[in-house]
Amino acid sequence: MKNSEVKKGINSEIDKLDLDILRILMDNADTPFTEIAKTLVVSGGTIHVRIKKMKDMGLIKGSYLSIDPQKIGYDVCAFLGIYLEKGSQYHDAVESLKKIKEIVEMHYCTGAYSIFAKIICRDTNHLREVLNENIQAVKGIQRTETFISLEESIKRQIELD
Amino acid sequence: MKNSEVKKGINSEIDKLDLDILRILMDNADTPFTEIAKTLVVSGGTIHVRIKKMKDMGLIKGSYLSIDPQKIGYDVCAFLGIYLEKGSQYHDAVESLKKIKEIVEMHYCTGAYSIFAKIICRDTNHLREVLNENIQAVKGIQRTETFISLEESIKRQIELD
DNA sequence: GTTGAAAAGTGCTGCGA
DNA sequence: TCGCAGCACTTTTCAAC
Repeated sequence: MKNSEVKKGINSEIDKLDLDILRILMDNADTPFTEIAKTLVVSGGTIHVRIKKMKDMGLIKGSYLSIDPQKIGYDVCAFLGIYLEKGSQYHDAVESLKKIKEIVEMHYCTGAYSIFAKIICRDTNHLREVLNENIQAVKGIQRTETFISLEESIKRQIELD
Repeated sequence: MKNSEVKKGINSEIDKLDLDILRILMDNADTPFTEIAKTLVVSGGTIHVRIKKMKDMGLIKGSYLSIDPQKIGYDVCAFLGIYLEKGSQYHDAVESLKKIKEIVEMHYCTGAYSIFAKIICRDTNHLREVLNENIQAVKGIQRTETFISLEESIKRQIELD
């Protein structure tokens, strides 16, 4: 069976053309199909089929607008290392933390902290409010360590090979 | 001068309609203008003008495809707390770290670590390689602490008010 | 699976209110 | 400043290769 390699799993179905399309779209999701087609020297129909395939696979989750939070008054970005009293309180703590709008990213991690969160606030006062009133009030949270970002030196997507 | 409020600064030019448009587009950048227009009960032309304004202002930086890194074989996400020998080595270290493709986000922070980075790798072996061969080799880096993400419980955009 | 062209839908621009 | 209408462009579909 010669084509068994192609059918063995969902990952193997991604070929060079798919990755080329992804690379262009990750850079600018507004790129017209016709332009991608010209760049990669295939027809517009093919681009359409491939993108549909990747969407169906769940590889492409959607396209989102990138905005500048500072331009709408969100100036402070910080990372939070959160210590839980017991590891078993993780699920309850996560549910409570999800309700805090200022938290934009959260991970359950190995190492010193149980939970690692990224938070975006208007200013340092707003950050203090969220920390003292919202986060410290969550049941199971022992204490937190705050790392305020003074400069975002890198912000990019993963590079495909 | 009655309309002085409208002209006093770039931030003041954002009104409720702009924020409503942003909210819809941040959720799904592919939403057709006509659909936004229907939802917000204004004309398509108005949507066009407002979006152009926000792009010109730099509020909208672009639209990017959201992909699932696990589906293309990137399974490990980790955070790195990096200690520098001296704070003055920050700029040189950043330049070296920018060349490491696996680093997707990096911040200059207050607190215990000088630099905070987010890194995405294929597997734990790949992570070990990048840590030992690429990151530890950067001049000025004293040591690093690694927090491997076992679960990404929140990943969202900032909520507009 | 890929192509190319035709059909359907979306975005852009200028005139009128 | 907004809305409408026509034009240009993009996306989608489909028969044929």
